[in-house]
Amino acid sequence: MGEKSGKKKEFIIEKARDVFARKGFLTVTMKDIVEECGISRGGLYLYFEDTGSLFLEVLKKERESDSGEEIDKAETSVEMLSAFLREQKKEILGVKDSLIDAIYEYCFSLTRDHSEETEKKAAESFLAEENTRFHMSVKVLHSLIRAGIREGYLDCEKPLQEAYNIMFAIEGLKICAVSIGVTEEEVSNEINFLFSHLFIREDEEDEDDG
Amino acid sequence: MGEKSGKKKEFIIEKARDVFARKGFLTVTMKDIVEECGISRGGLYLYFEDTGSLFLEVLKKERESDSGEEIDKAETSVEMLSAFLREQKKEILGVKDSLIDAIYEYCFSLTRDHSEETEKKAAESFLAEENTRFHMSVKVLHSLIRAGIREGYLDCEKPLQEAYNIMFAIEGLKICAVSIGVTEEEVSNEINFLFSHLFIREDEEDEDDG
Amino acid sequence: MGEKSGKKKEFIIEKARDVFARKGFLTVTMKDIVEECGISRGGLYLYFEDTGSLFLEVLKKERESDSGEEIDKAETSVEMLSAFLREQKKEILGVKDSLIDAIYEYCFSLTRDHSEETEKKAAESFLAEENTRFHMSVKVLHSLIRAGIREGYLDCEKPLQEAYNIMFAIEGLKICAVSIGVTEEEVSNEINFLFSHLFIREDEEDEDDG
Amino acid sequence: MGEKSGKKKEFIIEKARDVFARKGFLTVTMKDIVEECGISRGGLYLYFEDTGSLFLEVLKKERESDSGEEIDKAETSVEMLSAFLREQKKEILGVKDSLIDAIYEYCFSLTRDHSEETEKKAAESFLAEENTRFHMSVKVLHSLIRAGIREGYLDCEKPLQEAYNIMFAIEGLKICAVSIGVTEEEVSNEINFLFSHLFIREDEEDEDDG
DNA sequence: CATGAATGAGAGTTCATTCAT
DNA sequence: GATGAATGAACTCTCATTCAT
Repeated sequence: MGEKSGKKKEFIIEKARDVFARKGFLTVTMKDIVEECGISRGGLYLYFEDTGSLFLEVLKKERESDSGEEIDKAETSVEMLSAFLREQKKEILGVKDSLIDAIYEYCFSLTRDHSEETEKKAAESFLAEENTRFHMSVKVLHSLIRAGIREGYLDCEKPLQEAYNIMFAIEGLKICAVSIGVTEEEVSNEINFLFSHLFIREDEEDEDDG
Repeated sequence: MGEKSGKKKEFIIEKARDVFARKGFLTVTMKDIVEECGISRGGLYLYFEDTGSLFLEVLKKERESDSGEEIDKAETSVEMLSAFLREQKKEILGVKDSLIDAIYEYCFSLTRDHSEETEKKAAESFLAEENTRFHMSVKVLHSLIRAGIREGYLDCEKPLQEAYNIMFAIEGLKICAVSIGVTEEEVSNEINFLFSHLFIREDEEDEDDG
Repeated sequence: MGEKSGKKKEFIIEKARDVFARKGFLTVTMKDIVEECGISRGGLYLYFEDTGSLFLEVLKKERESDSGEEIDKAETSVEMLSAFLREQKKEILGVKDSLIDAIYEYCFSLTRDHSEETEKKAAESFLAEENTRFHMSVKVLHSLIRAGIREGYLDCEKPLQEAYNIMFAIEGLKICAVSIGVTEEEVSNEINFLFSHLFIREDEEDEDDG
Repeated sequence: MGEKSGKKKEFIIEKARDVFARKGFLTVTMKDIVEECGISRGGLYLYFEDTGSLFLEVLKKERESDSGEEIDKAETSVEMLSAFLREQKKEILGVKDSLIDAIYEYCFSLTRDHSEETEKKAAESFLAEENTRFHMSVKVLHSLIRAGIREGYLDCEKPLQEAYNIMFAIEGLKICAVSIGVTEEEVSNEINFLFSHLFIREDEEDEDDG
């Protein structure tokens, strides 16, 4: 596999991203990629053996560029929490051009038939990684909440469970966004709820919530 | 289209359910169904023109049999709430043999290329229905929570937002269950959290949460 | 083959005629007929074993009803000639709803692969019949022309050849009508030419013909 | 679409010609072509998307090679006329291995169901072209006849109508040749008749014509 | 490296034909 | 007679994958 001309490989990865964003994962064919890239059929095989391995690289690159800059700029734990949620909200609302559904489809494909042992291993490893990513986020959230509590801004009894709840709710928003659809208002309300929830009772506003 | 022998149609729907549960939606072929049913190639077309229409009927049947019996047995609003959450938990934990991922894949397929206008209409209508189902659940939860408050068992400031949160979290649990995986403990904890959350503060226990 | 309920057979033949008029012969399927008739698939086979045998009966019936009434009414040979040509003209102009192209397609199909000896015989016999029909027309025309000459109305040196020419030209008009198309004017001019041609020289007009 | 290796494309066109000559147009399948060519199933689609587009190219090539050489060699208009008719005669008699019936079937197919607008356009355009070819021939014949008259060899009152008559008769001969069949004698007689017809009366012989 | 022609497996789909009822 | 469900053959078309250049 030509590690030499990384240029072309990068090019393919970029183009492929658009295809995956448009078509998801399962229905994307090597032909789709070839056509999007304007390269030869055989040429693609010099770099990627199938859509699965290509998708992995697309995802890797995607995540490298998702730097979470805003969060880095935050200074207090509450600001970081807020930045994290804002970023998630942005992601959820910008779901149309994202790889979210492609990722789900890829996950689904991994949990199914694997003729070869190698494939099975790769599948397990990817899912384990994704699982870790999720739990890392929970962990970070947990830390932030506890820090917020320590600093006197937040107040909650089960910070870990709150962290989990935030992550599950975000996952829920995402999957809704790419399936049945969510309105911007619904996203805002939920994100705000998740956030405001953590504050000490005296902060509570008397909003009309039905 | 043989509308008469509902027997065979039912048979196909049942067999097809297994295929969809096993392979999701996008990669299922008419041939898969034919082989699962042990019928002839052309025979299937007597009943269903494509996997999409077959899937819709599978789903319809699936939901008819999901009667929500437990909820019906509940007497107080809190019991109903509890029953609802228990049912969701059961569903999430039994995700392996469910149609959940197939449904997601079907939704994804609908949000993409539709050559014909008819298809587009059908797609929109299905997604609208699913959306309605979601919001109906929110509405029911909202009512239950308010009833619980009125009856003095529950206490929460934003019942509607709580209802939304429960639904998003459940969706999150589901998608996690079929993608990166969740442990039974994680599901239990989250479901319990969603429930206990609604109770009046004095009930709060001093659990160790991290 | 049920010769009993001739009623139903007639019904099928009538409906089938429309199908052949619309689709020609080669692309018509037994299914097309079944659908046009609104009868059962198996039912059709009780009366006709394939589209070929059905077409033969359609054609037979069609020709029985084409009685050539006008010609019968004519008294002199010249009137009969004129009536014959008028009828042909009408047929050529009304080609859209006719079986003409179906007949050609049927002829073509007969001149090709016949797996069974029986088929081959049937094919030869049909073509021989059609051939006879053509030559009968030539013969009749020939007689009329000679009669016209005898009666002093017409004048031509090679009446048989004229008769052939008329028939070939008519066939040419027909095939043009169903393939590349002909205007009403072209048909009129040609038919008139074929007719006026036969008259004695003194009758000739000084039309502008380019 | 491999536009490069015109070699293979030519090869396919040549082989396909034989298939169309043998089977006509309507019943020819892509599979027939594939088998005749001895290439792979998918291979054919690299060059032609369906039998229609392939047939168009077969026809194009066929007509390019029909150079009308004899006519070019002729010096006087009467010689050209004679050469034209001889060529037509040859064509009519050699009808077994020709594309004539395939062309008719193709025309028929064009005058029927077109699901897509593009197809409809293509159909209209082809038929218009064929129509033009016919009228071009009429025009050429008309010119030749007038020239023959001017030069004193021919004598006829309606040269345009004579030209039309020749063309319709030739079309008639052709369609008869591929359907009910014509004998060589019938063709000779008709062609001679069409030709001799145009000569001045004094030339007329006292042939026995019935 | 890169190309793209070529292959062949496989899915979709349609119908002629049969046969139990 | 009549039905229409069922079968299976045949065709269309698409792609993953290879390989000679």
